[in-house]
Amino acid sequence: MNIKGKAERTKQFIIEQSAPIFNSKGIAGTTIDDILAATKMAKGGIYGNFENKEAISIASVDFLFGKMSAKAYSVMSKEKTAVKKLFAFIDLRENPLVPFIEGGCPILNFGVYSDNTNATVKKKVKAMIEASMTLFIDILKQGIANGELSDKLNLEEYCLKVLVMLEGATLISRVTDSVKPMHTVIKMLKSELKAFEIKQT
Amino acid sequence: MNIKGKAERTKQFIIEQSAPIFNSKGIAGTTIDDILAATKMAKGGIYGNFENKEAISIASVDFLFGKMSAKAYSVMSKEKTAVKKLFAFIDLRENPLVPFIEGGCPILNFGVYSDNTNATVKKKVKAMIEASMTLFIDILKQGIANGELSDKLNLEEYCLKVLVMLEGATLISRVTDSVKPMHTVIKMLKSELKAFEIKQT
DNA sequence: TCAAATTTAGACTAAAAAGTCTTATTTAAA
DNA sequence: TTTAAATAAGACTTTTTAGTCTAAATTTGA
Repeated sequence: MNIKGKAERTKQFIIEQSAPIFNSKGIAGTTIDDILAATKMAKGGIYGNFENKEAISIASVDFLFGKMSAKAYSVMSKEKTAVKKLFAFIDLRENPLVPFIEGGCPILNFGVYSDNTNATVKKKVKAMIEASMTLFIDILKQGIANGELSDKLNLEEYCLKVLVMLEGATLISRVTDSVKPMHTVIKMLKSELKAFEIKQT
Repeated sequence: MNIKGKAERTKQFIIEQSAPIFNSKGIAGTTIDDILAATKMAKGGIYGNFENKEAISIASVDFLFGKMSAKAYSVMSKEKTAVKKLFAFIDLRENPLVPFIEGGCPILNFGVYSDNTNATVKKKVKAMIEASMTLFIDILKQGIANGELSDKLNLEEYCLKVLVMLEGATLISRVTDSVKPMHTVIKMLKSELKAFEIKQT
């Protein structure tokens, strides 16, 4: 009857409920009982749809990165200039204490959770990092090409700076329970890029 | 006979062996069996010295932060100028793939491991972050006071930048298995501070 | 050196977590 | 609707992990 079939929808439901738990508590720290509680399902329902806990964790990571990308794409495509697009992305991280994704940035979380322990997830984090860098660089390249930004800007270095500062500030803000580090970092990142903006006549 | 007594030495030994495991695999991901294997001791030896796993994890966190501080102090006190002191600290992070502490920076690791799940450890990470910031600021203040650095330098902002960029670059370098992000970040941090150096006559 | 006190080994128990399986229920195609 | 196939419930089993306890070994002060 339905376009997707019950199984597909249940699977998606389990992932949506599990992903924030894995993101918050880590893969080792999340139990099947946590997932049962969140989904209000029984063991049979979970294991009928996933082979084991690992499979749920992997699907959850994919789901979270997909959600992140979709949101980034959504806010950026609303803007017209390269600078505004990048700032829209940065502003998504504005409050790490009330994150867009429950548990906070999955790059930071799963980057740490997976390092030394989980090659599969680590690869996915790596791919997400590389995709983000490429996205930033392409946007700023466009900005330089159309005369919005000075070609004096070191693209790769600035984009790396954006990434490392946002992740670092997310960590510091979360641990210290204060939005101030993130706000300061965002201010610095924005003013640095603005210095390369070319006044339109 | 010995200055410290057997129990104290054994306790220290257990901590030294356990700390890198907690740092690498996380608190939830580390088992008592991991600790037995690392120490080659039996249950009785462990539980005779620690009440439970949590106590070992807390002692391990203290140990790692102590080790970090001691190393930082050691390399910094060898230098005479403020800039050289800060650069000596930064250089400790030069290769995140072969870290000074097995498992990598405990601020990053335990910051993520403890967030949402472990208030005790989170507090310790917070204290470590605040101590690092204070240390950086005091050193650069000194540099400004003795005419080594321009008072145009925004101390708090630059020191926050050092912290967030080192943590962010540690994450990115580890996940992507490349020292390049860290090297680029260190280059940027150093050149930024050098711009505020006052040429000595 | 020797005896009391401390410390450790390791078998054992307890608890928590993962995963299985049968039965019941729900779904969806005819 | 009806019914075969798909899905889910939940009791049960297995495995993993944490923690206890007693006897043996080691340490340490006199």
